[in-house]
Amino acid sequence: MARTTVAPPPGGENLLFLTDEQLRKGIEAMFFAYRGFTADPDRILEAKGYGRAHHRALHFIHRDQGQTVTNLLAMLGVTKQSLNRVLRTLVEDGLVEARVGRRDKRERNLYLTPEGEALERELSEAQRGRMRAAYRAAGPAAVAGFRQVLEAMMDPDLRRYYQSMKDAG
Amino acid sequence: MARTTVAPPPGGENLLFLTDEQLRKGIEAMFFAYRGFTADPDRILEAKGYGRAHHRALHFIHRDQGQTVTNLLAMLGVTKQSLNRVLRTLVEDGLVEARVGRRDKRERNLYLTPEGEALERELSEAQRGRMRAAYRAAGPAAVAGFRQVLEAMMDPDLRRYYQSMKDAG
DNA sequence: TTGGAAAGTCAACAAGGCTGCCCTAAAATC
DNA sequence: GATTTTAGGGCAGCCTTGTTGACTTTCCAA
Repeated sequence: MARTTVAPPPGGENLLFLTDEQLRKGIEAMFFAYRGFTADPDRILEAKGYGRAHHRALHFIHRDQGQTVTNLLAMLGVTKQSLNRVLRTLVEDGLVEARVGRRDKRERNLYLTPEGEALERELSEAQRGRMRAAYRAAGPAAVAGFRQVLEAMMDPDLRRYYQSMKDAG
Repeated sequence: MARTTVAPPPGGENLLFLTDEQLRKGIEAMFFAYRGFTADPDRILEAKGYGRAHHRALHFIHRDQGQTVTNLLAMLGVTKQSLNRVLRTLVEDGLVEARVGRRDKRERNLYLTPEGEALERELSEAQRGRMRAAYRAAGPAAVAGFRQVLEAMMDPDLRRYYQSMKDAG
């Protein structure tokens, strides 16, 4: 873990992109980019009295309509109560519908109402707008690399979730 | 903003990487990757009773020793009180030293003590470890694309900060 | 049929954002 | 030299969103 501190790379390959300095740049890039990534939806959410947690819930319910609370928990990586509070306000406000499971009545299947769909779309469009601009500016090859690195950075469990959604399109 | 919903791209170029579906994948990739990105430092921090806010402060003080509180505020994008709370505990715990400015005595110049350097290094090494693994798995070309897209995603002000640090290396 | 596991709800607490107001000291400006 | 602006600290109090732990309801299997 401290092998890449000095410059000249071993072997015949160019490993300069693995220096600690390069890695620190990558860390800062992630930090600043994530701020930008969330900035636009945050503004919309604030105006409506919601937070990032609501956005995340809407996103994943939209992504996989009818899914259960437990499944959502696994994707979001938060505790039940954290999600529950957010979910309750969304249900109260008529953005999300929680139907009792048909087979297993312990389960709640989550759906977006038309109003929920509308807000999800608004948030998503704002976020996609920035993403699209970044993608366009960087070009398709850069985008492929971007996706590759992000994927490699995920925890294995999350990577599986991510990849399973990849094809569910 | 709703022009890329349908498949066939205009013009002669392949713009399939700009479909809403691709953009949504990118959004999810950011979300899951950021979780991985913070996971390792978070574990260390929790064991020591600190949070992500402390990590961010340590990182940027290390990055630019002797910088002022105001400068740090601009980088972190939080309010004075938010930062002050964090900074106070770090000073009390002997991780950060706040020296009165030489020229302008209103300013406080922030430095890491040896203990502060040690914790910063521990956190940074954990985070770099994951970053290094991801970089290695994806390869130098992907890393270049990764950095390009992230940079394009930042708010202009933050991008300037980011780029100014690029060379200060 | 009963006892454990799973799904979900709720209460209570903590971290870390935020605002607003007030204060000191120093610098800059008039 | 007096006034205004700037850098920073401190405090009260708010909100969101994380946490744990106790509690139903439901299901399933021994």
